[in-house]
Amino acid sequence: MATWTEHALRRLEEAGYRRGGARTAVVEHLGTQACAVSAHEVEAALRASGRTVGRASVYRVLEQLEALKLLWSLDVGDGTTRYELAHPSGEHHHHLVCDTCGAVTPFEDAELERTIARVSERMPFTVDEHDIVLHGQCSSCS
Amino acid sequence: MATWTEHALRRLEEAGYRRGGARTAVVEHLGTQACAVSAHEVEAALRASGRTVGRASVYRVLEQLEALKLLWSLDVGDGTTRYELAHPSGEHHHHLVCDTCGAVTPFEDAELERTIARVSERMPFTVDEHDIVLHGQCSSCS
DNA sequence: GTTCCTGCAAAAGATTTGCAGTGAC
DNA sequence: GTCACTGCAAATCTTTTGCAGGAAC
Repeated sequence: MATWTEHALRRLEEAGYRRGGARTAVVEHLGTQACAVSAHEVEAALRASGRTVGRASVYRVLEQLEALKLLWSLDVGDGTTRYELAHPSGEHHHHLVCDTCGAVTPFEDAELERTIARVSERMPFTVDEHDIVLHGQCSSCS
Repeated sequence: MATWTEHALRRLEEAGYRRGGARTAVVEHLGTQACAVSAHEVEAALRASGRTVGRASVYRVLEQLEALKLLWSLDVGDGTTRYELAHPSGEHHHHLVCDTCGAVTPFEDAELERTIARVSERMPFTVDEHDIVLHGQCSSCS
């Protein structure tokens, strides 16, 4: 199985990037994430694991990965941008955000994907991506 | 016809707020908007119209209106929070964002609303609101 | 007169940029 | 050796907070 990390490192190389240590550390960390993470979370996790990477480098790597469509960015309304792995299979999920405790939970729904695809075709737009965020109260908070 | 402005001013009064000049100016301006606006845009528009309101007051009023569910906030990925009128009828729309020129275009789709309503019921969550943002290229940019 | 409302200035947070040194090729 | 990559510090931008004076009731 080709992991996201391997895929991303290959795409970076193809795009002409050199193989920098900070970038590799960020990509390897991202590959272990199941849901969207913020730049701050990436920085903190790397520092905690003993592989400190400068904040600016984290932001630069995230920006490069997004430009290569290896990550999608999304905003859940907490003032920070989160980044989510873009799997080459096209597989993706959306998010539930608890407005009381801030928990972000991923969900998938095939019916929703089909509807979004139909709606996208009706638009006078070339639609590349869609962000869907449901806000409410999670079961613990309601 | 009860305008959003009248509705909002009444709700603010019911909630115990006094009738401050800055707040009224912000509410009256918001009532003329057809799509989501940022705090900076509200501040600039008021200043341009000769009724300057302090930046902090704009943010405070937007926060109060959101708490009373007279506004919804949304984020289109440009680093600022935008606020959209919450009409008492429940009528609302979603957004197309051109990632090249930044244009934000509203759209409505009844099929999408029905699907979202069904999906929301399946969630282990009390869903109050949903944000849907389609990203892509507008007809001028593609 | 009391309590809320406002504007200003300062603070706080997230993200970006400038720059000099280090490392990849 | 050249040019990209990195980390640090400073700058920028959005949003929030502290505070003192003014306004609503």
